[in-house]
Amino acid sequence: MARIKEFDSDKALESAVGVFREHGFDGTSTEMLVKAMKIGRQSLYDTFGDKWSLYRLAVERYASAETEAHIRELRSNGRAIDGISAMMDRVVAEADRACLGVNSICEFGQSRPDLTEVHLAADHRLRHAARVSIRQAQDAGDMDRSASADAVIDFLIASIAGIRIAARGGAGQEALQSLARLALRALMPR
Amino acid sequence: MARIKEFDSDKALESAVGVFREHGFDGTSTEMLVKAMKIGRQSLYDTFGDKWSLYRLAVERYASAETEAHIRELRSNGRAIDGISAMMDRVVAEADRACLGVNSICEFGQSRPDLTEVHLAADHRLRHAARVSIRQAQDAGDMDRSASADAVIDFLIASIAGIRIAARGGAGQEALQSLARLALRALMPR
DNA sequence: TCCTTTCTTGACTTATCGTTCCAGAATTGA
DNA sequence: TCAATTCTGGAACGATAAGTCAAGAAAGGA
Repeated sequence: MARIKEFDSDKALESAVGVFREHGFDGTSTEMLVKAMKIGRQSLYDTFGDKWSLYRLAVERYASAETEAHIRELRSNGRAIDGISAMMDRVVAEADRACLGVNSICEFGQSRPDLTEVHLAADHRLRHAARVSIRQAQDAGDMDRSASADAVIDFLIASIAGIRIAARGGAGQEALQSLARLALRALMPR
Repeated sequence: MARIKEFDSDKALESAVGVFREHGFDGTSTEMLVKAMKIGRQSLYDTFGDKWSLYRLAVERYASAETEAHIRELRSNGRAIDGISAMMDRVVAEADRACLGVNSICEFGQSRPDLTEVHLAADHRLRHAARVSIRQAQDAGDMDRSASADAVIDFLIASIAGIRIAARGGAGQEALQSLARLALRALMPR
């Protein structure tokens, strides 16, 4: 019938993620996107709609990949507590690049319902997986039982955000490792 | 000699802080600033220079006030640990409004040295005051000694950032209180 | 009172933004 | 080969941005 797409739309989206996570929505121009994604302006609009749609899609893609990575680490070890620790370690190791999730929440807060929806969906997936790990860790006696599983999840997510902000503010790997260690310390049995 | 300024430049700056902390630098137009600050466009440029200078000044003002507030709480109680707890409580109580410090770091990372300088100065002041409180709390047996004072400060600052991100993401007061409680738990002696 | 200075107001300039339009090249199926 | 489709690149559009200019109003000092 017709000509086939010449560019890999997945790779292009990945490149868009890279630009958005570093510069945010307002800080990113379509010119930057076209350059980074290596596609024509028209292809961008034809394939992804307008800038906001592309951004939302990028956040969705990023959140999805990030959630998967978290869950993978959670399940990487026999002992649940080791999985939780591994999740934090990965966050520390990859904290040199900005987090699109944190950036997006900072930039827009609750002002864009369609964006909030994206965040909530990813949050829900992570919560579900983490709750299992936390219960396991508690049952194994590796984690304190005085805080509810939900409170622990909230704390882990907030700690991850804190680590990422610290990294964006210039903290080095050792400092970030120390943050992760202290966060886990709050959850240890006593 | 000549006519005197009709507007209060301090109040105007305060209004600018209010706009910037909610919308960030790129998300704020000079039109929004002029409206919020209730001054003429020319007065804005005459008094504060360009938009970036105003932003830097706003961040400086905000960081300074915020640092003072933290220190005030730290010293509000006889027991150092209670001061630390009070500092976290205030953060939770005021988390409904966005933090210009966190937003600024999210938006620009380390890409603007003059901005980084502002952050570092405030960070330094807070660090100095917090170190004293932490040593006191440790000496009083109210805080674990296994982490260095600097590590504890890093952790407290990261926890504050985490709480603020959580709030911006939609978390309620109870959830934020739980975050603060868990963070302090990491520092308790065992 | 008048002069000097500086604030205020709003129109103006210039640049850049997101977005669309257009023409030509490329590629597939018939 | 032809027709249909869609990619590419650049030009163009309207809107909005930051920042400047110019004229008048207001206030203090002589």
